[in-house]
Amino acid sequence: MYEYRYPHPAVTVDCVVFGLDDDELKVLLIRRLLEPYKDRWALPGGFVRIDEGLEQAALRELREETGVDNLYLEQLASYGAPQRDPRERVITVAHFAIVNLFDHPVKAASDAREAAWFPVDDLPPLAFDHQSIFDDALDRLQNKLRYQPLAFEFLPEKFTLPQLQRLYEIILCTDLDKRNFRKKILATGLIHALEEYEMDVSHRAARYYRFDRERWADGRDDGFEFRV
Amino acid sequence: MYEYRYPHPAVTVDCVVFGLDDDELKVLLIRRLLEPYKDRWALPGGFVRIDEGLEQAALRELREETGVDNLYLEQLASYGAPQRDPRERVITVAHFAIVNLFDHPVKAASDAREAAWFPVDDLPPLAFDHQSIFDDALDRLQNKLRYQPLAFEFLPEKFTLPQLQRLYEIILCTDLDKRNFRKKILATGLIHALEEYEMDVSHRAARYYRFDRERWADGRDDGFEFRV
DNA sequence: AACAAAAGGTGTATAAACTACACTAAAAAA
DNA sequence: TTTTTTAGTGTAGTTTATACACCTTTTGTT
Repeated sequence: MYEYRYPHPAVTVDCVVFGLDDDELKVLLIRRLLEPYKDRWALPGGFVRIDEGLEQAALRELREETGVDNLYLEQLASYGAPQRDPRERVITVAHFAIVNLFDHPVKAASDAREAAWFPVDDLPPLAFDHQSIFDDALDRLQNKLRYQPLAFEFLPEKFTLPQLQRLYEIILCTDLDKRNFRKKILATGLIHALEEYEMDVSHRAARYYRFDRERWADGRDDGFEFRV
Repeated sequence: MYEYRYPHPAVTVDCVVFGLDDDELKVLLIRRLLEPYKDRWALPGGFVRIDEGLEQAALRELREETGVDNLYLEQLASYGAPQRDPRERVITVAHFAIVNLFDHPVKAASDAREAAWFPVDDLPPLAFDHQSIFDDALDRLQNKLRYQPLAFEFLPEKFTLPQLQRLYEIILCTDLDKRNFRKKILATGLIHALEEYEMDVSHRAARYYRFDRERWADGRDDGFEFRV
C-alpha cells in the first residue's frame, strides 16, 4: 500500500488514434474487460506509472493494448471532472495520435483485449467521457490539417497527389479542386516528385511524391502555409 | 493518511497569467515561501483538491495566491516529467490566463505571499520547469492572438484603436500599418464605434470602440478572421 | 492669437493569392 | 479499336493584402 498525507487522484493517459483505412478516417478503440463500463468500447489508455513520463506512458499503453508502435503522438488536453470515473478521482491526460496503416498495419493486441478500427462518423457508445475527448481530438485534427503537415503521418513514404487530396477531402468533409490543390501543395516546396509511377492500376498511373521532412524541420518558421 | 494500492502522483495546476501594464506585456509570478526552490519566483498554482475540477482548482489558487478574480482562463498543457519536482512525482496541468488590468487591478494577495508582475522579456529564474511552461504559454498567446479575439481580454470594455494596435504590436513584437490595421479589424464586423472620445489627452482625442462578444459567440463559425 | 507639438484618422494604387473552370493523356479492359 | 477510368495541366477574374502621405484635432507655448 502507498500512503500520502493528502488524497491523490489517479492519473491515466488515453489516446485518440486516427488512421486512414479503406478510404475512411477511423479511430482505434478497445473493448473494456473490466468494470466500470465493462464490455463498452473505450479509448486505449491506462494508468501512468510513477516513474514514467506522460508521452512515454501513452506509448507504452498503446503498445500493450493494441500493438501499435510507430506513430505520431502529441498531447491533446487533460480531463479531470471530479466524477468522470465512478471508482475514484481520475485525471486523464489525453493524447492525439496518427498511425500510418500503409507501412505499419496494426496487428492484433498482444494480450486478449479486443481492439478495432471504427469509422469516425459511426462510433459505438464510449466509456467515461471518451466521446467528448474524441470530439476534441477530431476538431484538432481538422484544424491542424490546414496549417501543419499532419497528412503525411497517415500516408506511406511515397504517395500520389490524388491520394493526398482524397485524404484532405475525407478528413475535412469537403470537395477540393484538383488543379488548385496541386498548385498549393506543390507551392509549399516541401513535396517532391519522384521518378516512379503507380503500377497495376487499370487507368493512367499516378506519379509518386514524397514529403521532405528535413526541409520542414529546418525552415519551420516559414510554416506549412497550406490552407485549403 | 490516504492509502492506495498503487502509487499515485500528486496533481497540481499552474497558471501563466498575462496582463498589459504600462504598455508592456507582463506575467504574474509569486515568490515561493517553502522548499524546494524557496524564495524563487514561480507560476501561481497549487494542488488540485480531490473533489474539484481542474479549471476550478486553477481559479481557486489564483484567488488565494494573488487575489485575481475576473479573468480569461483556458487549459494550456500538462507537464509530467518524472523528476520535475524533487519531493515526489507531481504532474501539473498548466493553464493560460489573461487579466484585464484596467478594470480589475490586481490587489496584493490576501495571504502573506509576495506576488509581482514581470515583463515577459525580463523574467527572474523560475522554479521547477516553469520557464518552459511559460515559453509554451507565450507561444500560445502570440499564435492565438492572430486568429482569435484574445486581445479584448487585456483591454477595458471601451478601448481605442491605437490602444488595440499597440497591444498587437507589443505582444507580436512587430510594427503594424495603422490604416491596414484599422481596415482589417473593422472588417471583422465585431468592433463597433461608440459616440465617445478620449478626454484629458494633450492631442486629438481617439474614438472609443467596443468588442461585440455576443456576435462573436453566435457566429463563431465565421471565425475571427483577423490575421496580422 | 498664432503656432508648434503630438497623436488620431482617412483612401488609393499595386501586387499577391485564391477561385472557378474544361480539356488532353495514359493505361487497362471490353 | 474503342471505351472506361483516372491523372494531369493553365488561365482569366476576383478577392485580399500591402505600401504609402497627408490632413485633423487638441493642448501647450510664444
